[in-house]
Amino acid sequence: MASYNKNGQVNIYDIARMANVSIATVSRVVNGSDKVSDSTRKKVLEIIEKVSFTPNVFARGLGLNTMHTVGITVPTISDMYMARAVYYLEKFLSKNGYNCILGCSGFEQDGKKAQVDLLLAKRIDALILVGSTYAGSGENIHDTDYIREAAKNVPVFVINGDVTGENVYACVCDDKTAMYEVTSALIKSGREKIMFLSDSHSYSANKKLEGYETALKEAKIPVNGELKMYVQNEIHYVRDMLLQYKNLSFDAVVATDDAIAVGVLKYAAAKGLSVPGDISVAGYNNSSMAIASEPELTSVDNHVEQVCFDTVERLLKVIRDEAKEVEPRIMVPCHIVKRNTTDF
Amino acid sequence: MASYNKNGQVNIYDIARMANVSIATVSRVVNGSDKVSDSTRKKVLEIIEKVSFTPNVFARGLGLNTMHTVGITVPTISDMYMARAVYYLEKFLSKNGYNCILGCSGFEQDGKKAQVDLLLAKRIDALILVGSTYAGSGENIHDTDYIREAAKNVPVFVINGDVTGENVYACVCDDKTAMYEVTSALIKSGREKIMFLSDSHSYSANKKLEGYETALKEAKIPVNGELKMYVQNEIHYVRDMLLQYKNLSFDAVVATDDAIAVGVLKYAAAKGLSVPGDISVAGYNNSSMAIASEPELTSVDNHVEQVCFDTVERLLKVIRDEAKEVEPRIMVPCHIVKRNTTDF
DNA sequence: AGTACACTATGAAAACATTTATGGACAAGG
DNA sequence: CCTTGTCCATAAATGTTTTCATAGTGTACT
Repeated sequence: MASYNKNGQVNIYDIARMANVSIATVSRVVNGSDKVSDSTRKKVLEIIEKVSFTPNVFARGLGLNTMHTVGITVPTISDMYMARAVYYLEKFLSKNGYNCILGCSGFEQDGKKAQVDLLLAKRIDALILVGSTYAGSGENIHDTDYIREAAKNVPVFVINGDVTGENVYACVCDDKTAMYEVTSALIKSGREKIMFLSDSHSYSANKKLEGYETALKEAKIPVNGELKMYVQNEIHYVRDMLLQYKNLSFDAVVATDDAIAVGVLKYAAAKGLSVPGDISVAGYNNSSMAIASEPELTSVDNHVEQVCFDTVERLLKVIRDEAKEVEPRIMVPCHIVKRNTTDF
Repeated sequence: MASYNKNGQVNIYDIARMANVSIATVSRVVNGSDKVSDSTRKKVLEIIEKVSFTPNVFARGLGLNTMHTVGITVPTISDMYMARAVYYLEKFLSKNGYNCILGCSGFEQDGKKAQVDLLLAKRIDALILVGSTYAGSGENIHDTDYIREAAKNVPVFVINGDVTGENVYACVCDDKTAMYEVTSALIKSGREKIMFLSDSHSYSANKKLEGYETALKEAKIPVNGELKMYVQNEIHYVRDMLLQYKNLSFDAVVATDDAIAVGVLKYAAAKGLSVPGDISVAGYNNSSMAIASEPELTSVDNHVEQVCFDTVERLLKVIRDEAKEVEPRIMVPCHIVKRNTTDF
C-alpha cells in the first residue's frame, strides 16, 4: 500500500496519507513531542511500524541543523591508548543518541587541520580531539589557532591536550603527579640515577617530565641532562639505542609509554642485567604489553574510561545549553599499578 | 558583505547574489561539473574563497541522497586487530572522500543489529562489518539475516566473516592455510602433542581449527580432543587455567591470538619449562605483544592493511556502479613471522 | 440559555539549502 | 534565416520541522 518515491523510500507524506492525517502530525508523533491524541498517535505508530518508516536524516538535519553527530579526531587509532579512548567515547556517545564520525589525522599539523575542516563541513554538533595537540614529535612548536577557529562553530573538547579558549574544553590526566609519584617511589627505594625516556614533546609528555624533575629536585638529586632522552616509541628501537651507548650509567628508568619500558627490559636482558635488581623500570599507560613482558611491568593507569566519561558528560551539557555549568578544564587522577619491574 | 542566514552561515544564495549569477551556477562551480565559462567560474570561486563558503551537507544530502559516508561496525575497538582494521579503513576511505561513522556493537547479536539499524538510518553509502559475525562466543548459533536485510539498502562488506548474499561482499584472511602451515612446521620440527587454544567459535577461529586438524591428519597424528581447548583471550586466565591441570601433556601450542600464546609462555615460566625447548608456542595476529614477550613470539601476520585496502577498493567500485566487476568473496594470504618461541 | 473564552488537536504552508531538468538567450556557422 | 552549441537562469524536487491559523469542545459567567 505504501507508495514509494524516487529513492524507493517511504516518506512522511506516505505515512500521512495512509493515516489520514497531515505530515505535521506524523512529525509530531515521530518526535514524541507536543500534544497528539492517543488514538491518532496509536494509528500513526502502527502504520510507521508496518511499513518500517525511518525519517530521512538529511531532511531532518536540514530542518534542525543538526544530525546528532560528533566528530572525533585522533592522531592514530593504531595505538592502544587512542583505541581505548575512541572505544569509550563511542560507547558513551551512542548511549546518548549521538553517532561518532571518526578521523585519523596523523601527527602532522596539516593533516589535523584538514581533518578538522572535513569534520566541521559535516555539521557535527561537537568536536573531540584526542591527544597530541602539538605539532610534530621532535619540535616544540605548536599552533592551536585552527582549534580555536573551529570552536567558533562547535564546542571543542580536548583530551590530554593543552588548548584553551572560548568554547573549548579540556580533560587531562594528572600525568605530572603520577610521574612525580613514580619517580619519588624509585628514589625512596634507593635509586639515584633515574633515566627519563620519552617519545614526544606532547603536552602529556611535558607534564610527565615536570613530575620527574620535581621529584628529583625535592630529593636534592641534580637533574642530569644525559639521563633525559627522546626516543621512538618502539621496543626494538629503544633496546638497540641503549645498547649503542658505552658509558651510560643508570639504575632506573621511567618511560612515557609501556613500549619504551619494554625496550629497556630487552636491553637489560641483552646486557645480562637483572630487573628490578640492577635496573628498575616503570612504564606508562598500563597497556596489554605491561603484562605480556617478563618480568611484568609496573605502569601507570591513566583512567581512559573516566576521562572519556567525563568528557562526554560535559559535552552533552554544553550541547544542551548548560555551558555555564561546565568547567573549562578538569583533571583526572592516575594511579600506579605495581608489578615486578620495580622494588617499591 | 556576506549576508548571513538564520544559522549564521553563508549559503548558496549569498554567493549567487555576490557573484551576480544564479544559484544553479554556483552549484555547478562547487561541483566542478558541467560547463561554466572560465571567467564565471573564477569569479564565483573567488567569492567562495573570500567568505569561506561550505555547502550545507544536509541540503546536499537531501538532493543527492548521499552524504559520502560509510558505516563501520566492530564488536570492540579495544582489540589491537580491530583497532588496526579501523585505522586502515578510515585512512583509505577518507583518502577517497568518504567519512567513516563508527559503531562498536559489542559481541551480542542484539547490539549488532541495533548498531546496524542505527547506521542504516544515517543513510550511509555502504556498511563494513569487521569480524565476528557469529553470535556469542561460546555458541555456534549465528543469525546473519539482519545483515542480508541491511544489504537490501546498502552494499555490505564483511571482513573476516562468513556471510554471503545478494549485495554482500566478503574479504577474509586465509587463516586455514596459515594455521595449517604453522601446525605442519611444528610437526616437522618434531612435535607430536600439539595443543589448539582458541578464544571463540568465530568464523576465523573455525578456519584455524580446520587448518590445525588438516595438518594433524596429513601427518597421521590422531586428533586428541583433550588438546583442543576454548579459553578467554586473556594472558593470566590462560596461565592459571593451564596450571590447574595436573596430567596435561603437550609439547607445542598453537593459539588463535597472541594474548593466549603469551599466557602459555607465562605458564611455562611458572612451571620452569623452557620455550621452545620443552614447549613450542605459536601466536596469532602478530600484535605488539608478540615482541613484548620473552622469548619473542612466533606469530601469524594476517595482513590487516591488505584486507582493508582490498575491501575499500571493492567498496568504491560497487558504489560507482561497477558491481559486476567485483568478486563477492576474496581471500588474502597470511604469513608466518618466525621468532623465538618455535624451533622451526 | 447564550456568549465569551481557553484550550486541544490538527492542518496548511513556509522554511531549510541544495541539485538538476528544462528551456531560453545569444553567438557563430551554413 | 535556420541550425547548433555554449552558458546560464528559472523553477521543481528532495523530506523534514515548525509557526501560525483554525475548528471543535468544554467551561464559566451573565
